Amino acid sequence: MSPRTLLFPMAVGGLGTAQVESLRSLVERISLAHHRTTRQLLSYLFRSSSDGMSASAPSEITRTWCVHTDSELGRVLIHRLQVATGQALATTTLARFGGPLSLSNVIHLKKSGKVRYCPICLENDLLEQEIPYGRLLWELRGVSCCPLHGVQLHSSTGCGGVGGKRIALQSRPRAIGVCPDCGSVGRRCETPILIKAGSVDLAIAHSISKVLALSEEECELVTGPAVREGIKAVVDCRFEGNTIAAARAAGIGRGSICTWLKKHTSVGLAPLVQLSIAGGADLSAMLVGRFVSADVHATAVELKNRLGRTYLRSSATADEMRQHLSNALECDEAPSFKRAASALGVSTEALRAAAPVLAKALAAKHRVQREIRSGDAYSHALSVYMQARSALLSRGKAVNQKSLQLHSGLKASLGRHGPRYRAMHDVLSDPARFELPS
DNA sequence: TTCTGAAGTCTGTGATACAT
DNA sequence: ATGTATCACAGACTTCAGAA
Repeated sequence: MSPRTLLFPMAVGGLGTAQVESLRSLVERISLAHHRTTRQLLSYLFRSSSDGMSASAPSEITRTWCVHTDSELGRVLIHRLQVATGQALATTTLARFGGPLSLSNVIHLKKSGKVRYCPICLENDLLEQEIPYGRLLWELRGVSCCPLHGVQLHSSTGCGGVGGKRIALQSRPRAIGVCPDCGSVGRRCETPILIKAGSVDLAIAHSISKVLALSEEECELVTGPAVREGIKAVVDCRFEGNTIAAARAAGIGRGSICTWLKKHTSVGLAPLVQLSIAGGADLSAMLVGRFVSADVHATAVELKNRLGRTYLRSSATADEMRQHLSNALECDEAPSFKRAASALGVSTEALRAAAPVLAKALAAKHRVQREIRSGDAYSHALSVYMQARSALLSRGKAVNQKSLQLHSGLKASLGRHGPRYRAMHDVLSDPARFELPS
């Protein structure tokens, strides 16, 4: 008899292939299968554990939580989900490459609610399984097409169903293969236009997908020295050992290649893809220290546009920075210090160093204005929730988070303890404080 | 000795990752 | 939405090596 597990073990889609399912998608599908929201599943997994790993429960997989990199939260989640489902999930994220490879800036951050997918993959999934799954590849930066079908990934534009009934907010399904608005499995309510992918986009997608297909045993060969060996092999074989030529062809800084080869730091995935394609080399072989020729071509500009960083060295002088801060201070709506810095294109450190007193004054002014705004939002929410509470009580209805929000029409973000949340909490916990004497 | 181009090093920036 | 900490990366600066 197989050992019992906390959750149904759901098979990871495309395991061992370039089409491997992402951890995010798996969490969503497991939640759906257990008739729970992802929020409920996460709070259950993070509640208490005797595994010695500490992590405070995240309320949901947020837009900024890079669940597929080797972040602490990601590691805890994958460990507990492996225990709970009894299956190996290491290949559902990029964390297995953490160490030799830098995993920052590798995830394609989606705008809230928007997802990217290959319409043909989704269609094919429906022939084999109940709910289509999301590929890890689709969530990576620089990947804009499906290497399997050669079409551009479709960015969801929302439910395309007309006139149909929308699912209530609190019971909307959250899975990449299901429309959250109308519940259409395979997102058949949308009519994506299939666009043939260009050769450079295809080369990038192919290159990264081969890396995702590496088995756990092959991943163990991806070490710091092996990656450096691979980089050196490409520079030697394709650019006669000339780092300047290699950097120029790949559209990356020459200093980067020097740093990779001389210092034992981890290397970003995106610039490695750039170098491998520029050198006509197989990236997955490069990661294990070998040079294997690949039939790929792209110019430095094409690579830089798709994978490179937009880096601009600021030319602002100290005087300009001081003037900029003075102007910002005189504004009625003072910007945050960080925003003031980015508006001028300088770092916060540089701006603070140029005018420490002005910097402090701006930060203080912005803080005061923010507190006033936050206070206003709290008072408004308090009065709205108190009105909703008395209306509910007069009808003999229960007063709780859900009914207060539904009746007042004012939604409070439960994940963030903002002014609305605090107002709702205060109304529920101690309403007598805010009741007017009759 | 001077020039030139390549290689090595340093420093500030961009982009997270996470907390508040 | 904003603040803070972090670190790879871009490009400026410096050093080195070989040729004239």
